[in-house]
Amino acid sequence: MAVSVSQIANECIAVRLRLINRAVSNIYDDALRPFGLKVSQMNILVVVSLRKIVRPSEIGEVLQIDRSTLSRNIDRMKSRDWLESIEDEDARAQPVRLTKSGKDLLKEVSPAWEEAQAQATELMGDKFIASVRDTARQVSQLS
Amino acid sequence: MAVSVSQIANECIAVRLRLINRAVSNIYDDALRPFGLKVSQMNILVVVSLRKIVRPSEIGEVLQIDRSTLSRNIDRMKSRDWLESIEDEDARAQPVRLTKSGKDLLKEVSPAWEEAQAQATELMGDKFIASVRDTARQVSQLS
DNA sequence: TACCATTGATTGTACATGCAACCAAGTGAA
DNA sequence: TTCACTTGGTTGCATGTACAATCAATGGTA
Repeated sequence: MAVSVSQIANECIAVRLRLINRAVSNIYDDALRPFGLKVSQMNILVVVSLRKIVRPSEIGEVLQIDRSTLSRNIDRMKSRDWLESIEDEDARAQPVRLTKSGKDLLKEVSPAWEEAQAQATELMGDKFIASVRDTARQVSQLS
Repeated sequence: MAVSVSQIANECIAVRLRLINRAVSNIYDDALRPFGLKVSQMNILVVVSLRKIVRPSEIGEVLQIDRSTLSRNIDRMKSRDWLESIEDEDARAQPVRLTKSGKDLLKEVSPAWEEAQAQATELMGDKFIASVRDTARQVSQLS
């Protein structure tokens, strides 16, 4: 016996997770807008900052982003002078690192991030936050 | 004293939530691909199915989607003959409902949805699922 | 009635996302 | 050494996402 449409409506995790994701991303995007930065790109800055020098495919694995998506996001960030590519022994690889501007930007946005984090926490509650943190650790190698 | 970059890396909710969201959306998109349907559009089908006749702006409120985003998504779904617009006393409004094809599609994809839901549950664990459900109820009027 | 603010939706623009197909570099085995 | 396979990345395409600006219909008020 297949599930009913109302069961999909009432139980679908994807609908709910995507809804929450949009709400939360909007909070961060609003806070970061004065800096010309979106949360999607801040995510990448943060990973590069943690790893110092990192290949796009590693970023993709950590953040669960497709290689092709990342390729173009990194392009945009390079043209904004937040990232730069460096040489690798393997000529196929195009590892990146933060530029000075990229490092400065991350520092500058810290207060705005903190404000967004506080808003998100208030919106969703500590329990959800903790749950997200646990699950992310389970799904990814991020921190 | 502003937060440090490593604090952003280690605590940012948005990074983690977006990461999980991508992983989960991919599970559902994979399952729905044979039907030419993506989870983003299934979300809309489900809301329309629940409300029978509904204005785009109501859908947007429930799912936290911008009106302009929805406008184009609905266009695509109308050209696939899953939705149709109907008249309203208020000539500005463009309420939609499911077509027969739309209703049939929702029924057809039920088993695929069920499979995706099971995979997502296994990936993330029951605790997270429950947490997502609670939080969604808090943020939206969906179900 | 005339005007203005509000509301529902669309359009221009830019960016994010992923699949399929591709290219180039490296690797391993016959 | 050669050739098939793998791996890192890019490109074509379609869709999803949101902000700003706009348009059209409505509603309230002078």
